[in-house]
Amino acid sequence: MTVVPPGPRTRIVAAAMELFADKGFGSTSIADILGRAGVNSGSLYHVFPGKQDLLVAVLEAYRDGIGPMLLAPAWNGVDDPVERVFALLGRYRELLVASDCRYGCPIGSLALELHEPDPVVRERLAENFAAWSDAIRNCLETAHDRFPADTDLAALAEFALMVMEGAVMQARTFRDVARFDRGVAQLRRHFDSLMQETAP
Amino acid sequence: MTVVPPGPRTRIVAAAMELFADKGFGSTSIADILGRAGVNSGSLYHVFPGKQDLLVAVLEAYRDGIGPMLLAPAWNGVDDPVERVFALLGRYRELLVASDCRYGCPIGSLALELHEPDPVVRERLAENFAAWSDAIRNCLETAHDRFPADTDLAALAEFALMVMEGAVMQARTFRDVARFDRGVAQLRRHFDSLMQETAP
DNA sequence: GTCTATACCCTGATAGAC
DNA sequence: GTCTATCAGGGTATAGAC
Repeated sequence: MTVVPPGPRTRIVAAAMELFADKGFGSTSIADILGRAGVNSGSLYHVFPGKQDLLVAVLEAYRDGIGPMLLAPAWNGVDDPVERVFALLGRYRELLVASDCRYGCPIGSLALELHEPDPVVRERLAENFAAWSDAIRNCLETAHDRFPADTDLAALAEFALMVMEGAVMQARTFRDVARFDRGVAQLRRHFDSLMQETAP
Repeated sequence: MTVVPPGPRTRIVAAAMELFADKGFGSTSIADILGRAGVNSGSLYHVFPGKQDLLVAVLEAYRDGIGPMLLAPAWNGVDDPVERVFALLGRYRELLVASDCRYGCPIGSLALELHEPDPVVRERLAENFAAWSDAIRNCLETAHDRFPADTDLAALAEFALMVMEGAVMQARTFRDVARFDRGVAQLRRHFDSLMQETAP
């Protein structure tokens, strides 16, 4: 296990992740990124041909970080697969609370900010969403016997993602976590009613 | 009933509505708006002090148009209040299909694009969401006897909005209406399971 | 690979005649 | 109220020495 000091590329991507999440892609200037990364223009353009290539690298970093950076902490100590769904939503609640309801899902925000994304960018956005809902689908399949046999577990996982994104958007716009909580409560009720049908 | 040719202000707001929806706020330049509205810089700045004031006007136009421009056509010929919820979602489906899944809710897109909105802007965004979910809540209250007495109909209306926004985001990112349809199907199931509890 | 300096363009906004 | 011309600033990206 060797620890090396992060090279310029790593620092640039890390800075861009933070800034794109905080201000969005269009409102983040290259100068902002250079400043935060402590790097000069020449180094950045040596590694990335242009700003969009940096965006692609950021989206790949998010995608690859979903497991270790998002799911692992959210699921620490939570074994029940269905509870893991709501533990993940609970993580977003924490992020909302910690930010006074200014938090926005970085991927969701980029997905709506970029109206005509390059195919490469759109593909990376989709990969992020797919990784998220696939992880939830895996949970649901582990608990498949609690749902009616004909339940579309992939669709249910996608639904959880939709509700999360919609709930974060609403909580953020109204600066009110209660909106998020009410959305999650509806989702919980939906899950319960599905599982009810196979209760012993 | 008098019809007057639209003045500059009207043309400017109309042009800005279209462009903000198509490209977003940040990616729309004043020059874009002037070009589409057929107006010169002097006229625009005579009416609006700055770009953000124009954004506020656009958000107010959307808010005031929700009834006549969105709900009225969606609900034409649909009398059942619960079906009206899904008729409205059906309208978004049409917009997705007509745009090859490039459609995005203009308000949702702005809500996520603008990371640190001025309080006035945030308030107008919230008013738009509130007008949407209030209209749905009214439908649900008209049909309140089909739901268990303790059902939080306002929360259910907010939930419909969250699902719509999440479903449009996903359908758009994956360029696939089927994602939208699966989300709506889950919502329908949720409604059905709630109404089941009070079936005769 | 990294530095500084800068080219070149487009942005929002203004000035002042009409 | 509307026109044209323009300002000042910041944007991405590049050039070329080191």
